[in-house]
Amino acid sequence: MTKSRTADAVPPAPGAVRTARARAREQITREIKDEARRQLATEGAPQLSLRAVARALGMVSSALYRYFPSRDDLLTALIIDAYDSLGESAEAAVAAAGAGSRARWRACCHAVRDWARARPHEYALIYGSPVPGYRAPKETVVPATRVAVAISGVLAQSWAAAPRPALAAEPLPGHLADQAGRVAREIAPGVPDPVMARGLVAFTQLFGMVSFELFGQFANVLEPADDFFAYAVESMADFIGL
Amino acid sequence: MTKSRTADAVPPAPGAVRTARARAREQITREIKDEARRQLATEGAPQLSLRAVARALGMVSSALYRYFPSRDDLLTALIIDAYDSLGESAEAAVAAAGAGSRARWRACCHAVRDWARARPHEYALIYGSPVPGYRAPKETVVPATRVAVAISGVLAQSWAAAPRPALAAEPLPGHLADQAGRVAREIAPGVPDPVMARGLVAFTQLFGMVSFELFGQFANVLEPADDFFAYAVESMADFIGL
DNA sequence: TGTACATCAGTGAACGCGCGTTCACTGATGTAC
DNA sequence: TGTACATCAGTGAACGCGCGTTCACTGATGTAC
Repeated sequence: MTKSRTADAVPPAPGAVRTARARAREQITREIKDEARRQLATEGAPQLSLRAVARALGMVSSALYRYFPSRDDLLTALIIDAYDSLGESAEAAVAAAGAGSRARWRACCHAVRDWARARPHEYALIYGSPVPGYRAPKETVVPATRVAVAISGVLAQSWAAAPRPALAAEPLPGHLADQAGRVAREIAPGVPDPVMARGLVAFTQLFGMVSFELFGQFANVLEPADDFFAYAVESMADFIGL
Repeated sequence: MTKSRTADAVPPAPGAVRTARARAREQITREIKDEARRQLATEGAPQLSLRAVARALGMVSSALYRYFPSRDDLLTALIIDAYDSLGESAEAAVAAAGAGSRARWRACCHAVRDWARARPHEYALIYGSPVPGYRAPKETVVPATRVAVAISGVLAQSWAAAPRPALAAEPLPGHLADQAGRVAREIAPGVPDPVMARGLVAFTQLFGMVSFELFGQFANVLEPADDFFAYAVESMADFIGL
């Protein structure tokens, strides 16, 4: 488990031995987050209530403050966990997909969708409307980029294996070349700006579709959305030159 | 103004004369919605509070029940207004854009983005994560489709003027042909299924980008997003064959 | 191994606040004759 | 045109509920010697 500053600020156990107290603390921290996730499903993030979580666990509400210094810190922990869990799914799917770039892209997209459908409220927590009054701290930034990094890796690998000069030559408007260039330099080395720009389009397309599906915008039109999703994923693969 | 069943259930004034009472009612209904929209911006939809709205208007909270039978009905009115306002912007942009399909598509996309950036919280209300515990009633369905209808109109016009047999011949997976066909029959007559499917991809792309921008997913990467947005809009225009 | 002290988890009461909704009421506006 | 009655907007108190956070406290666990 990632050591979250807010929840697990435990004095490092001397040696490898974990005291009973430390193990109990870890487990209860996990139980609090699990219960909070459960409540996310019925109440939504803005109404997530410390008191209700405590009640469900048979604790008194003030006891939670031994684990999370405030409601926002609990939210932060849930957000980081969600990003990490989604990121892990995407990375695992890419790793398991074999060598072809298109297969990897496809696997990554479907992993994102599957993850989101299995945990719609965690998805909403990280890709829905921002929770009013909550400001995400810096710790969330890195976990938030894992899917983008996974996709960029696929793009970089694809480009290295089979560059397409025609795509690389396309002009980009205004600041977009700079912006795409900065992204490429950081997480997709070797990928030309225009190809990176296309990758960013595909990236927003992916999450746009998942959000539409989960937030009910496809109701009665594209439901079930499986075939539409698969189709768009292939179209985007063409678009980014895989 | 659209006659909203919940708020304006006023006995039809005999003749064309509007009584002072009816005019006052209309104005106060409007003031309530305006104040509620203002609070949306600072609190977000889930925490929108009747009491706070009443307080801001110098009324007692129970007085609001003369205008909206419940909090959810106020929310519904705001949602319908938002869809209508966005739809109107899109329609107006298309109408003002001249004859070319590509120009119309472009105008429509930018109108959607501009509207959303000007009213981020109303956008979140209709395209963000669903408000927990709120179920949208049937009255919201028709206003919700206006942008889709506007875009479909552009697609139909474009196809009628310059059909592209190559696009029309593309295969679609599974149920997608049926689903796209049903949409085309309703709002884009004459447009072949594969072209409609592409239109649906472009449609999700549009809202995916706007959501990403407004919900902060582009932070520090694609900000300002103007050039990226413009680029994606042109790419999508190519994709749907405008 | 045994004891003294420090650390920590959890309790229960309290603070100060907010919410949606109902209800009996007053007084002004509108309508029918 | 004037009067009697019905309709309606807005009041103020109340119901029953929820929330995050603080604080002094008890008793169990862990640590140093």
